[in-house]
Amino acid sequence: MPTVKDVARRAGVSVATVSRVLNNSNRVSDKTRQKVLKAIEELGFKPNLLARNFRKDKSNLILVILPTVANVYFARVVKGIEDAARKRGYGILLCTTGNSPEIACEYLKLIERKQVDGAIIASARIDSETIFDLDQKKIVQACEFYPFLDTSCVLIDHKKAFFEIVDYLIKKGKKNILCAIGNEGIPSEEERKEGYRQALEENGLEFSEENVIRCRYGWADIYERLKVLICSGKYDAIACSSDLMAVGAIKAAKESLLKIPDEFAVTGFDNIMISRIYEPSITTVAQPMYEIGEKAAEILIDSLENPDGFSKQKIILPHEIKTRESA
Amino acid sequence: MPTVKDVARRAGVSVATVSRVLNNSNRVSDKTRQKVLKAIEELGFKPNLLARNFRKDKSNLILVILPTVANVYFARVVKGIEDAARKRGYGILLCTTGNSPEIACEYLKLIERKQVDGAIIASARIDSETIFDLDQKKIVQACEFYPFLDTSCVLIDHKKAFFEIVDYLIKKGKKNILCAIGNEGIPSEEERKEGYRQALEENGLEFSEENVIRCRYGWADIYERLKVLICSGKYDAIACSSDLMAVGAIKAAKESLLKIPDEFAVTGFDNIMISRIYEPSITTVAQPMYEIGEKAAEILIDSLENPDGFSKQKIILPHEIKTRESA
DNA sequence: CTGTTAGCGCTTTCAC
DNA sequence: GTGAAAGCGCTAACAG
Repeated sequence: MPTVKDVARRAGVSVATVSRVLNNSNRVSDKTRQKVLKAIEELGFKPNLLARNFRKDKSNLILVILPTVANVYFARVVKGIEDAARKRGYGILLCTTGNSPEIACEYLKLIERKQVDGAIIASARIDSETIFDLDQKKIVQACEFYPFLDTSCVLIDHKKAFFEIVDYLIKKGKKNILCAIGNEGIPSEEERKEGYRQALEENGLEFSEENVIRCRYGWADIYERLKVLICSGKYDAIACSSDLMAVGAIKAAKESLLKIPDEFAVTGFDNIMISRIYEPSITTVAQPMYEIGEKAAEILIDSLENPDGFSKQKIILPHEIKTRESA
Repeated sequence: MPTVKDVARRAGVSVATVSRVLNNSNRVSDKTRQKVLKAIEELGFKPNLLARNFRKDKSNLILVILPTVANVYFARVVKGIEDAARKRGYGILLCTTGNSPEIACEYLKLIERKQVDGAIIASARIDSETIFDLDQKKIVQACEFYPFLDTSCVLIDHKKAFFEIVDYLIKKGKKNILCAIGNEGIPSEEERKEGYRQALEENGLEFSEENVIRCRYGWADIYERLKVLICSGKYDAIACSSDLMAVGAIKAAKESLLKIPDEFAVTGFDNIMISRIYEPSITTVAQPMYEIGEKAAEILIDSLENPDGFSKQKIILPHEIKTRESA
């Protein structure tokens, strides 16, 4: 494989000149440039990025940490990141943690080791114990914000979103509303629960911890739990923290022969494809997933390329309630 | 940021020794090793991977090219690749092409430029015009095999899979079976069509090109097309090339008030979550997506680390028919 | 077992 | 506008 040296020799110039041509420096005469380009062409020279990156002390890679890619929600975020990154000349190193903070932490070490220039933590679980001293300029949190990691972030207002959807249920006449949210320790889930509480209280309904069901994101867990609860006949709606949960809730309600949404209303969260396709289609909250990824990549790269101008940002993007058949 | 030089000075040894400790060479006395480790600890030294990779002429990265990550099918493949890669000390550079052969081609150049050691093309569309001279040892095709790119590959037997599912429909008494497959030019789709043809012929049914519907993978396209076709009352089943297509077909059949599967049976392909959750649940073909990714990564890395022992492999993994309510 | 040293391929001063 | 030369941090002969 030819190197700059070979190109220089063939073009009858110095390696410095070759390098200038490679980097589009304008301090090269047109004639020389042509000679060099010709030599590159003839030799089939390809710049060795390993060498270039080493020399420039820059990998042009950003690490993307997320729980899983087997989830359309994250897939969109990744796409947003990828597109924005590519526009700026960066590639993305993907790593999924399965929500293990240890794996996330392990991967974050790649920053100091210079394998990557920076990282976007997209909703992946991290914890204050495993996290070590990190350069906040080189990390952006997306979708989720863990305050003990003092970085910029891009996400929606989860409390407000959940408030709105529960408020919507109440305006529809629902009075005994359950809330199904993810396990504890995840900031956005606590925000959502708070939104639920506020919506009830502002409408003069009583909040009770008993009506908050902690469960997994999939449909099976809430399905089982709700099958039991629903028998009591006490409830007329449930606000779920994911669309899959909503599917589970609907399955349970259907089995109990409840009419949806009249006898029992269900809402989801995320607006994944299933929420449109499922029957009944599911009222849910759409997060601007692509835009979250895009924005996260943009502010990360800005900060990477201009660390002196760094200022920590908290960017709240707008969400949207999608009303459909289930509520 | 301290370098090996700093560590060497502090530990009172040479840089070579530091390097040996870093690389777990056993040619270091225990006492020296401890001294070095202590110095590393005290200085908070982190090896610069940019330098190491440059020196070793190896990025320890593999490129993963796929059409989109917003598809659970590919997501599983990616996870298989990621897990296998991590076990061997590799990271994955993700790139989605949106099925543009040009973008795929552009990314493949990263191999020659040494940004990555090799690549897995997972079902991403490529074409013989844009593809340039590639080192076949450094590429593995997964899920899909384009013969003009003469590399190893890992996939299922698409023809056999489709044969089996159509044969299953026939054994269930269906006689006028449609086939919905993706657009032309994709090898696996042509294989599937061939499987459809063979199943009909081996069962004494007539194959007609008219009964092959070319459409997009999503549910909307086939839904529209089938709504018209179904009115004729001529058909009693459809074998689809994706689960989303099957959803579209079922929606159309339901609207025409056909009983599924008695009056109209539908099969899908891929066994994505929707096929289990949807009502009716969908009979489909499960591809071992995770295993395809895993195996692809393994044989790629084997070939990368032992290029002399290279032998091109075509690995066919077993699929599985999942019979459910729709057929 | 350990140290000395060359050099990976490229970019970037610094002269001219 | 161009060239000479230093050097990024690390590894790997080679010598001892």
